[in-house]
Amino acid sequence: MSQIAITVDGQPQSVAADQRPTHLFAENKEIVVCKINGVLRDLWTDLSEGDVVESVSISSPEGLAVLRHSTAHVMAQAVQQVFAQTRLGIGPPITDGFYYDFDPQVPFTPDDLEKVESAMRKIVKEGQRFRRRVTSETEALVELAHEPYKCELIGLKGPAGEEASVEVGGSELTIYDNLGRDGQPVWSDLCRGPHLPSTKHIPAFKLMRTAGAYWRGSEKNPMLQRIYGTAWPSQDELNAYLELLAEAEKRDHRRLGQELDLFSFPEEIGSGLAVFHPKGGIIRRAMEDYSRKRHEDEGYEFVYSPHLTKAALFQKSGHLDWYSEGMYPPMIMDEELHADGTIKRPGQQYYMKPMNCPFHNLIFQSRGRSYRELPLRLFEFGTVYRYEKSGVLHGITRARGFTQDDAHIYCTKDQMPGELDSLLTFVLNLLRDYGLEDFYLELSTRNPEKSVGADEDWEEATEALRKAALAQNLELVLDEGGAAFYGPKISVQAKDAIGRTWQMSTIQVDFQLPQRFELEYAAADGSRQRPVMIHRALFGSIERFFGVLTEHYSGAFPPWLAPVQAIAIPVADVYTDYLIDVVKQLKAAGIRADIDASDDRMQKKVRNAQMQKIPFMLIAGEEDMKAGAVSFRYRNGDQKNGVPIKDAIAEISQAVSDRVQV
RNA sequence: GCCUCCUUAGCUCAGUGGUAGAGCAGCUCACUUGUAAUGAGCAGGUCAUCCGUUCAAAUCGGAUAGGGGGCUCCA
Repeated sequence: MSQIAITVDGQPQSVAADQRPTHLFAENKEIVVCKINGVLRDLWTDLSEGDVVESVSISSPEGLAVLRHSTAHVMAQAVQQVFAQTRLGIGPPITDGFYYDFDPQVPFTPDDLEKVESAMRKIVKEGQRFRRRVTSETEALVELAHEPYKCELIGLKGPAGEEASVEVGGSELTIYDNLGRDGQPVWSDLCRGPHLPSTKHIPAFKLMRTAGAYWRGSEKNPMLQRIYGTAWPSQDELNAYLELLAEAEKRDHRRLGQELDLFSFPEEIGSGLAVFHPKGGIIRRAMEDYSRKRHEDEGYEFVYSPHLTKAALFQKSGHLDWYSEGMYPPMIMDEELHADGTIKRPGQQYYMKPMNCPFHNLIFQSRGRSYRELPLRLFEFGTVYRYEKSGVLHGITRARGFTQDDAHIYCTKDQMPGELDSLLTFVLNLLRDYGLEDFYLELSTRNPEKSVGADEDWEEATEALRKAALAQNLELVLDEGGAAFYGPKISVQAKDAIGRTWQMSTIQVDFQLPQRFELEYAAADGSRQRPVMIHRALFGSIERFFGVLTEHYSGAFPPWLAPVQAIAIPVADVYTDYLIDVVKQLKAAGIRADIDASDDRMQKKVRNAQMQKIPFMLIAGEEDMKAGAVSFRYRNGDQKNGVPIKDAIAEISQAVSDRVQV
């Protein structure tokens, strides 16, 4: 047997020519795939002289993707075993798992998932080898004649891997065969690979749910049935993932909104339209009050605008042309009809506002503006209504009526970079005050085919945004071509307590509206100039931010936001009067305090307060009363006994004014 | 909007063709115990709504409304 010289994980080696990576890494079961000359390949790939081979562990991002992709294959094989007439769509790995789209004869039921899962376990146990086979377009079309969706993909495989996906793309068309114990193919799928060496390298997986999904992601296409699954390098990691999902469910703002009596969606009002209950109202007002104060300090001026407007305003802004399907339909007022039903006098159309900017532009325009007034920063808690498609509504984070903390900044071109820079700093600091700490930024740039405005304006604004972003020393992700047609934007992405990312604030430069509204100011030389307009929202929507904070804190709001900051619990009835007096003192100090004077046992009251996630419990019995003190129980179960009333008030007040979490 | 699942007491849920059940919450009474559930009793539902099938419907079928999970969308 001849020898070839190769490099394995940086070490030069001479190996027999029939050796494959699977042999090189045979001792390490963690190695499930490899890179040959920088390209991710199967461990069964033939090696040639001079190849540089790098091992890829199942726990690396690339290894995980291969694991999940291979598990998707196993699922597809199992589905076709259980439901023979099912046609295949696509099945890529995704974050934390995979999916595969199918066109079954009848949609899957939860029972079906169990059947598929047990068929999968058999396949995994059998240890079927994944074998890569190069084919041609013609051959593949014959072989896969019974898989119409696969044939469509083959047809889409343009030159040089255009439309590349996990199925097709790259220079070759390949099919992966799953080989049974006897080495004969038992199942095949059009696929680019690579894959695990065999199905027994799948340590832990679970099918999660079924869902509908449009073929190739377009609502014009037929809807397929998608099965989502997850796969992990070990059972422990799978369990940890399932626990994370359970934790996320526990902190779901819709559930907590109910449990903590914060808000609800009465059916009588309509989908996506929330009412805030007193406790939710306290949180919301605390959020708003603080935001107001900070905006005031930052030089914003507060304005108000109506919820309704005549159609002309949104015609002028262009919203009726582009977004009318996202708006509530018009109300027609003062129309007069003839007896035969024909129109005698046409009525006026009024719309609920889906955004506030046109109103702010009218305020800008209400009189002549001088450069001395700029930057002019107009702020409003503006409630808007958008007719979101029924399927997208999600609690309070995606609703049909919501309130934006909306501001528009009108400034000169020269002022724009400085304004963007200070704005971004302001935004991030304010988010930090609300308890979010972990951010990255996303810069959305121009899509040349869908945009208006001069190239140099875009260039200038994009650079100003980029500079402002870089100055924050945060990770900056480029969203190429992701800008709205009217200008580039930066969005702030925040990670919550369990690592989920939420898009929070946006800062957007607009070249379109100042033009459509013909906004002008008088410059120092007396000429008339068009201002630059910056849209920005910190919370995006107050309701949405409320929902995000609820999930971030899991309902255990920091004292400054908590609806009830302290609750007094007497050990027995006879100490109630003493605590009523303590609560009076707390209230006098501006603390939202209450007493639980019900018939319940003290232990029950502690439990209730704990479930309401009240930050401070103040307990008093004989000892405390004699000493003029109270005993703290904190949310984490810790206690501090015999605290003089004055000290207790000071401690709570301090926690509130510092806006710390406890 | 599309696919799919769901809707029973204030909340969480049992109940798959023979005219409704539990726990918690609520109310009443008794009890008063130092850090996560005291006990007893009472009350509470035209089984989301409407239409149909059936001798008989919470249960089967359809429509509507609301909700969950996805897809598409998010100015």
